[in-house]
Amino acid sequence: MKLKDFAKHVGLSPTTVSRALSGYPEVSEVTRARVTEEAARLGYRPNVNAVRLKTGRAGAIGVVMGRAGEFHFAEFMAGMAERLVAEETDILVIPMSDPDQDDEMELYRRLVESRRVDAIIVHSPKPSDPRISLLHELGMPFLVHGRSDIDVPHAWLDIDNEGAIRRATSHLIDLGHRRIAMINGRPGATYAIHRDNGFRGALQSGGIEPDPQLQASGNFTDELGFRFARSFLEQPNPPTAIVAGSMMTALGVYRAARSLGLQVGRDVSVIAHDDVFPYLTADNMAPSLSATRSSMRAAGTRCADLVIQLLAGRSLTEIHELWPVELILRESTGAAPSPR
Amino acid sequence: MKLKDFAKHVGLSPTTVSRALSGYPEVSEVTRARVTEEAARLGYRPNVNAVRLKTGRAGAIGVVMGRAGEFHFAEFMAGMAERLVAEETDILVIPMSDPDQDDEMELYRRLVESRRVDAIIVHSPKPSDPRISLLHELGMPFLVHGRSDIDVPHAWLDIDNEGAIRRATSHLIDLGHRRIAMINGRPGATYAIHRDNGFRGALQSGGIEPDPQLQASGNFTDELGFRFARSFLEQPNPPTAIVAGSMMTALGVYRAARSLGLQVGRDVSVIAHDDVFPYLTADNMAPSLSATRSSMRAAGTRCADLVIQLLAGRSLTEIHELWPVELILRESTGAAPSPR
DNA sequence: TTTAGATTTGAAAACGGTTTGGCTGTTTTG
DNA sequence: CAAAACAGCCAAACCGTTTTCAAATCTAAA
Repeated sequence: MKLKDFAKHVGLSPTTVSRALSGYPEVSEVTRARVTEEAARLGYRPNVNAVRLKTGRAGAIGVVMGRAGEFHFAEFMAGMAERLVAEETDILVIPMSDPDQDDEMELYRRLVESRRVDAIIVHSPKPSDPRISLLHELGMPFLVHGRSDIDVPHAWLDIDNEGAIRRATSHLIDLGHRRIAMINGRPGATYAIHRDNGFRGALQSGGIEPDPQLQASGNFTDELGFRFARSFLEQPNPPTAIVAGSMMTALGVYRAARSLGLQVGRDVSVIAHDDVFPYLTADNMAPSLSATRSSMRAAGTRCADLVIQLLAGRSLTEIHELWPVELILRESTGAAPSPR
Repeated sequence: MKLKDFAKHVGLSPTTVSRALSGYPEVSEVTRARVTEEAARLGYRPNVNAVRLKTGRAGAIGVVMGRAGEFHFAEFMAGMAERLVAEETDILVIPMSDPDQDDEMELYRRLVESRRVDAIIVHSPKPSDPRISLLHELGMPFLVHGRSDIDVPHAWLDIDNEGAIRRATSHLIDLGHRRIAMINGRPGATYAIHRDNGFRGALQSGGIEPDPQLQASGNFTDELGFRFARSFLEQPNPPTAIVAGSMMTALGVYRAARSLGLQVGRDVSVIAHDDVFPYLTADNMAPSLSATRSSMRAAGTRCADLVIQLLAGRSLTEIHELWPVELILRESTGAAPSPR
């Protein structure tokens, strides 16, 4: 059923029908009611491709999916979905073919030129991220999930990584820990830098000299959590506390501790960042894991919301949100063991 | 830059340009070469919405994302993306608003009517899944990831869940285990039934009476893995082996065993199904986890491939793939402890 | 040298909507 | 009471392609 046929059915012109359904004011309420009702009854739905062609709107917002198969990704998207289900907006997942830099720029460029999306969400930006300048140049609306120092106006939402890790580290110091290790995310991304700042800041406040031997970074995997924690704990002067970047990392850290006969929460304290997953919760780990917590899903929902506002014309420069992060203390943190 | 302008630039009619770029045979190779080259140079790309309107193709395949925030989902999509990046095809993620049944049907119906996707991938079907009959009725091409007994012709790809669990269970029986527990996925889905069949089949072959007290099912979370394993192991006559449905479940099972002072691989054997995640590997668990293994990512890639073939006109009835599942033995399985 | 046949090309008609501008009546205003 | 403002509706142009049908050109056969 197309507009023309449907219009004939209700005895109106296509113009009026279109306006009635799109909520334009030039049509009387009684007519609008009749039209919407008939549309539902006869099952008329405007052809989405025609609408998109005519209006120039794509009806979708794009998310570029990295190669790494991040487990965070699904949660973020689930969150976005929660908000977008109400809107007539889809989520378009764009696969990243190559980790190559030039190639990634080319991907974004093609995505913009193809006009398949109305906006793009950029994840894990770097302090000066070329994607941001590119999108700005190309005039494509976008929202950055994370932060960047780049000198280009842009909307963003981020969590307070620095504050979170600072508080976590400070708390460990308060518990008497002096040798504290940190497993960060892949170097380069702003969030990793912020976390590093928080870590170093707390150490400095506590009068502790940071030890490069106690810092490592890499993908958020169980594997790396284990390897790094092992290497820390096997040093001559091992740390008594470890700050881990993710739940998966924490799993590896726990495993490393166990493998060395150390008890988490007594021999070695652990705090990790928890993005809140339905399938793996900090509270359920043994011992339960102290964590800095911020819901990835909620971030997805809010990002979707902000993108919608952005597209509705809200000013770029107003859209900056910095979320606080909770620190939840559980059993994995305890007083530093007295040196033997 | 639109077609008209571009055509003027190359000194040809829009018709010829369109044909040249779409690979039609009626245009001479020398012209085609010139056109493609110029298109690249001037950066001309057909407006995707116009193409879609005209051709009726949506250029996207849809995946409905459940509420549960499955961690498998991201891997599957990453796999799809790997294949689809070459095609001019997007992945459209459709959020499921409500776990309500009627509502889900309505969602599919609207999705089809909106013509936003050329095909749909249906996950975790039930033996008689109403989504399948609906899509068939509506004439929307679709591929089922999983299996269904429904009497409607449809393309599918599935892994041999029954065989996998049968082998896993048989192996445990060969090791001398007689009390074997099983943690299955959410009841209802065909895969859960198949796994159950494999489990019961193996027990029967081994002359073992299945004990309802040793069977449980639910979402694949660490939490449930723990709870179920605890309840099994605390029974008066506890199992000496547990078959777990997923990696997350296995994490919970390990935790339960540890919490009871049992050593996995000696006091209690564990086999789980591993969908192969980059961030959590069976080999790295402690002790390393014996697993039935099948790559979710590979399944995603292949499903995308099959959908493309389906859309290219390959017959429904030819597209049935049943993938074998590896059984990889590691340290978490050992001979049944001799009764004390 | 025609002529039929095969290649290439182009003009114009879709595809299914939205939106501009104009056209009626009807109500308000000076 | 005439002029102006307004409400409600419609015809037609347009969005940027693909594709049908016809025409032009070239090649090979008669």
